[in-house]
Amino acid sequence: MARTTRPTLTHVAASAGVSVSTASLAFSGAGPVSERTRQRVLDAAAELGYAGPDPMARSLRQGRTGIIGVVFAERLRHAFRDPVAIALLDGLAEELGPVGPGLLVLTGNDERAGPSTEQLAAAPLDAAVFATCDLEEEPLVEPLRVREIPMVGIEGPRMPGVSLVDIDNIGASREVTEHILSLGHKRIAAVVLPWRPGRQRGFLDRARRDLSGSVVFADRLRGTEEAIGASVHAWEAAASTVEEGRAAGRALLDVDEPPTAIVAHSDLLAAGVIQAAHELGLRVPEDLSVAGFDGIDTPWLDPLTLTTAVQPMVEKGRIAGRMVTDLLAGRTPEDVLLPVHLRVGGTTAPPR
Amino acid sequence: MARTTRPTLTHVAASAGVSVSTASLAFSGAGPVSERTRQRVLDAAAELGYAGPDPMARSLRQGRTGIIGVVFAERLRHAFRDPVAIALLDGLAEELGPVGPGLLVLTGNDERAGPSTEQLAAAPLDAAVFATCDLEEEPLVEPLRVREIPMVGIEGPRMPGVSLVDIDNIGASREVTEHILSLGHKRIAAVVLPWRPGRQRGFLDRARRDLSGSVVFADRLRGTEEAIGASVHAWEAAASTVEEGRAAGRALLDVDEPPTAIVAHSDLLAAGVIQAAHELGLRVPEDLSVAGFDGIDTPWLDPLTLTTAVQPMVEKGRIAGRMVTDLLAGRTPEDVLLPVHLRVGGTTAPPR
DNA sequence: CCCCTCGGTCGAATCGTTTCGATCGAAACG
DNA sequence: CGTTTCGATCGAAACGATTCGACCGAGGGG
Repeated sequence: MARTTRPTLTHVAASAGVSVSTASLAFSGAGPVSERTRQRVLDAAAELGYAGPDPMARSLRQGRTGIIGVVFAERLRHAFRDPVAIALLDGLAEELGPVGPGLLVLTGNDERAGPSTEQLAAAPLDAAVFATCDLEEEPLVEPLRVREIPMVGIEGPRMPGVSLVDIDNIGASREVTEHILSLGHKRIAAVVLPWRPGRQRGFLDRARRDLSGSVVFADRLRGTEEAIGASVHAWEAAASTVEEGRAAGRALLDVDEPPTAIVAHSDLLAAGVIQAAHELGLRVPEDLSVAGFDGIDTPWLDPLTLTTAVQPMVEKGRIAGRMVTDLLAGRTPEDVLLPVHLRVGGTTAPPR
Repeated sequence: MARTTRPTLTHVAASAGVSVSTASLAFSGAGPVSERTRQRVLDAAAELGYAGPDPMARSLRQGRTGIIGVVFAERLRHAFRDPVAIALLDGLAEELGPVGPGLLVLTGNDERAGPSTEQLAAAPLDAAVFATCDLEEEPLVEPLRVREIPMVGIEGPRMPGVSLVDIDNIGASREVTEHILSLGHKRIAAVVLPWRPGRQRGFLDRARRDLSGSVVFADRLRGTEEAIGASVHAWEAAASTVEEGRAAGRALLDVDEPPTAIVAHSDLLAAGVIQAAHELGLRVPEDLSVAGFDGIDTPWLDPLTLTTAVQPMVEKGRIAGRMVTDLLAGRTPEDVLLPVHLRVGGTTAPPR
């Protein structure tokens, strides 16, 4: 009587005295089954210790796993340090949660590489969301395209076969910079996001600029420069973190004639800049105006509120989730461009 | 010639003029195949646009998916705000990355609930890691146990069938408190982690204490009280965040005779307490000593270094990963207790 | 010169479901 | 009372691979 192997639907059906197909229906509820039969099946299952239909077998038959992959082109530790990425995931989880088992996080192990092509080719996904912005350089899209797996990109370049959730990086960045300009600032510097490929820290010179960077990062710089009408003195951060912002702040501020305003292309960078300013004895916003980008919570800056471009981070995830749902239902969602709005906080003021 | 459906191994084999079994071997490399044949198969595959063996079919046959589930009993947004959880995930990913497709994050959608039982029953996992500490209250273990899925718990209570990676919460917490005592402090207060169930904010009174809280949280409190030799004046935070720490700090410090030292049971809480102290015009460590727990990076406290109990966060994940590997290989790993060491920083000093 | 071995290849069984079409009895209808 | 209809149930065919044992020839050892 004792079976060493786990019970299957066949065993349950036999024990309940019904056919496998009926037993299956009893579990899935996808067909007409009399209450009595259903109960017999469930009882038999309980008695045998049957845990319900095997997910793998079910997947094979149905052709889907319910798993949505989220691709990061960074090591997990770095990707998850970014509040924007977390918010995105949260929105995604919120939208997709009830649907399937969950989110499969696909990251690289390397400091800056994403998951391997083999990993992507072998992952049991129904759809994938590219959370990183450097879509075009990624050879990661190809294996999924071959498998005909629906893909959604976040703030990436437009690519055939990849639905896009985008935000108006150029416009928002321009708006922030215009705000700074309208306050009367003349000496403005920028802290830009890491310029792919090969994140490094340092002044963004001509040569570096000419490398094709990531769309997002390039767009934010472009917005700033469009507002100024000229190229801006910029420092490139190696990552979007407070520490990097601090290093940037030090480099930009600890000079003879420091800027009176710094436009940082992320809130974390801005926070670092403010910290550096404080360390150098500069007051914000009296001696230095600082603006950020993203609109994350910055309780540690309290009582200061950061002037920044607020993007709908969680909403981005939700919309991506809805796109995934649409794609899986066979519909073709249109690309979405989400609005970003300027929030004037207490970190910007007219120059003295 | 045009096929509307995606090619399968059968098509590839036919096109290459070999049997399916041989084609399979050519892909998996698990058997002797002549170089010539292998090449023919790969060529045929390329020509047909065959993306490699279907993950679901492969899973069904092999009985495993390569997916490791990570269970959080919280909404993703909250779970991922905790640097300790991120570090754990990072260590896990590092250890398991090369093995399989990735980590399946299983969270609830509710503010404080984990994934549903059905979700767990239907997830195609090879093994699961419980990242939350409240293992015992979770009905989540059961569905996985029935499915005979190997489980690893982090800092949870000892449970049959669940391998454990633990840290010495009691000892470490005692050590931190002893350090405070050795500096000569008499008026000591604590900020404890949320006391399950029903996270709320407020003084930890008798009634609340008597509820069986989570092991970790209880252990850290116990360590503190063992050192003091009496029950401690404690504030319960609703979450392990800077904001909550700040609220706690306000409540504990904005009174007639405030404590001269506060032991916070997480670094984030400690950071909040320090912030609250500053807001109240208290200097750290001159007017108030503050200690934390965890040993996360706190660049924003710079130049202050937090006095804290440093736990090997990433290592915890790595070890959990190794345990998973062992379990999948049929070995039965022993439970692990990782050391935690006191790091004396600049936030603690003798009382004035 | 024969037998054994071994690399390379193949057929067929199997993994555990879901699902389609057929069947069967009973109720409903004319 | 015969025919339709419909709900409940069942058999059998997928789903797309892996894997085990068998087979076949060539090369090596006796």
